[in-house]
Amino acid sequence: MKTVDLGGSVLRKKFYGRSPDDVAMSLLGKILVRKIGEKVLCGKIVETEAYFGESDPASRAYGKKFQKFYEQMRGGVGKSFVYMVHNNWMFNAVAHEKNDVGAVLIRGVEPLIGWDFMKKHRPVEKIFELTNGPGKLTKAFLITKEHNGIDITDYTNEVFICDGTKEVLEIGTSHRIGVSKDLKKHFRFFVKGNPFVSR
DNA sequence: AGGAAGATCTACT
DNA sequence: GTAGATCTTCCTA
Repeated sequence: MKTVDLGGSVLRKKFYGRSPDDVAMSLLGKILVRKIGEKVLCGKIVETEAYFGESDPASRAYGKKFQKFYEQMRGGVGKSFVYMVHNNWMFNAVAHEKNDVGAVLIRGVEPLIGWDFMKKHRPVEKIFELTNGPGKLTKAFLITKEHNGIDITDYTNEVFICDGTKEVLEIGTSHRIGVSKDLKKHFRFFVKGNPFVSR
């Protein structure tokens, strides 16, 4: 197996054992890594959203309507949580405090390594259209249901997240995208001015 | 079997 | 900027 210097170490379980909005903000600037055999794809996370449990109208776990999702969002932290909406896979990281329910949705990444490879799967004219949306980045990174429930704190897996850049980020917040009944607080976080942020 | 889904693309006002 | 058609899973009937 090839080794790649990612400029940081893989994020531990402890990182995900905090409230979802905390984790969502902390994930900005971190590196999403996808291994495909010999190939390695890396992207800097520039946009996230926090989702909570049964009391969050926007959450998949809302009112325990979808049992399967609820169980997974309540399960062990530091695992991936992938679900399909309108022919798009959404990549989440399970994150919450003990005995709580929640996850963080990755909405946008900035391609660092292997963007030529991503482009093969998503033929687009403008580079920033490659990964500036939750469904787009999963297509570019070839993330599917097969990667649901895997441990993203284990760097031998096909998908994981590691610590990355040390740069100072200017963080913006807003309401969550496309959500009609959103909560009062802002639960979307993004790197200001980054072109890979959706909208 | 039928519906709803927190996305995306395309085509407009 | 907004609006409508399209799409595949999972849920409830």
